[in-house]
Amino acid sequence: MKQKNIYIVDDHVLFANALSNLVNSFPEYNCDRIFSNGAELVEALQQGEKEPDIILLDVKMPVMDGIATMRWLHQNKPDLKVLTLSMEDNELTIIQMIKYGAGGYLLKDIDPKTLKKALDLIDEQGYYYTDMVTETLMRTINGDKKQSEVDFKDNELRLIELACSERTYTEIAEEMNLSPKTIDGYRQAIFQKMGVKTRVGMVIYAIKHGLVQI
Amino acid sequence: MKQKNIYIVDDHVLFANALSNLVNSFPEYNCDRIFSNGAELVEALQQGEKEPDIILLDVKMPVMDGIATMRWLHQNKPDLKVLTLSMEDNELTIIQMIKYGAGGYLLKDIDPKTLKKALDLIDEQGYYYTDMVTETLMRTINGDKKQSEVDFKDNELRLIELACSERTYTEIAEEMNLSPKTIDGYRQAIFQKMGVKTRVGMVIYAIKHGLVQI
DNA sequence: ATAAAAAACAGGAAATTGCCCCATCAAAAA
DNA sequence: TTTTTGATGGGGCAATTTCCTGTTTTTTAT
Repeated sequence: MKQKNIYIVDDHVLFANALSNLVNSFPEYNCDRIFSNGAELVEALQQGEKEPDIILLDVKMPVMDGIATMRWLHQNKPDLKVLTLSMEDNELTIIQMIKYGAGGYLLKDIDPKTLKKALDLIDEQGYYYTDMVTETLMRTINGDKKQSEVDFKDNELRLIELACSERTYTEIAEEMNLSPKTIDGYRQAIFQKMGVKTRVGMVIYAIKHGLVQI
Repeated sequence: MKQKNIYIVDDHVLFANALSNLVNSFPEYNCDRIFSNGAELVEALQQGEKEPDIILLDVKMPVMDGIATMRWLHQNKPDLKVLTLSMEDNELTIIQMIKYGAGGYLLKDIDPKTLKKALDLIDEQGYYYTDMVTETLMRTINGDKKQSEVDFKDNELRLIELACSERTYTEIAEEMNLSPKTIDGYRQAIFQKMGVKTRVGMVIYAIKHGLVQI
């Protein structure tokens, strides 16, 4: 029997390691590597490292969060199977993740049996949608939800996340290795898309729409 | 060699199980039982069940959360050694937990080695305080005596609420029929109490602590 | 290879925020 | 009564944010 390789992407080292142990306790699966954020995963894949059979991707992470990572994977490695893991059942996040090709969206409070089942099904058929996810999708399709049709670019999302802190824009620019003036340009674009006039407005919009987790 | 028994209290089944696996991977420790909230633990202890050597207690749980559980343990089983686990380094939570006799406060993103070390030290000397905890305690002591009870005055709460919007402070002053300078005074007091440096910091603190609904 | 589009960057200026130290006045405490 | 405290308001100033106007560089498409 050939084992399936699993990558875990999660900034909570303890959880990631523990999850890795759990995965390895299933004889059919083997957790190869743990990444503490999306950027590390992306870098590894770009270096041409061996690709896993399934990725377990945390939604909330620093540096490059789950949504940004999922978007990158969708564009660059559309065939990779990904199970996203989250603490909360944030409707917008679910929709975005599925839209970007995630094969499933699990809450972190599922039990090991369900995880096993999800791994099995995603391996076989490429997806495993819980009732929660299908319900959300149904509601969305039936149009009763005000899906924010705005979508932000990776850099914009990154700025939004960093702006939800006490950093100044100059500090954010340093962190993103860009000129403060570029950041200012992103900021204006974001304000425009969100329809806000101040940084506080941006922060509240971001939190309301699940663009950042606090 | 006699193994030390560990109880885990966490509502995230996946995390709890994974953590349990991790603990069991240390030869010196053995995780006996997992409880999904504080109430279950309390009930078990009241029934006279065997007491563990160390409890790993999650802070954020439904039914009976970590703080409530810690308080009960402090009153009823003061000798039990407890390590609290949390996602965030919330200053107030840290203080309360330590006040109620928690032997340590770990973020969930620590690595397994640190967990092992924490277990060892808490077993030996009854406590393991990270730099984060000691720093917080220092700040609290050096700050002022009633720091543990951060309560905001009505006017401050009103300002906090109005500040969670795109209003300028001048507009807020008009809305509250006060001078902008008075508002500025409130703002400084709020910053002090919250330990923040910017309005964005205030907004995020307010949302995190449920001071405003968004 | 070249034109078009985008991303990155800049100068300048007004508005807002954040941070000092200080004044007044009334109520409470000593 | 005297002192202290707290709420209110002020002047001034530096840092930051916000909003314009652009130019240069890189990517993309034809």
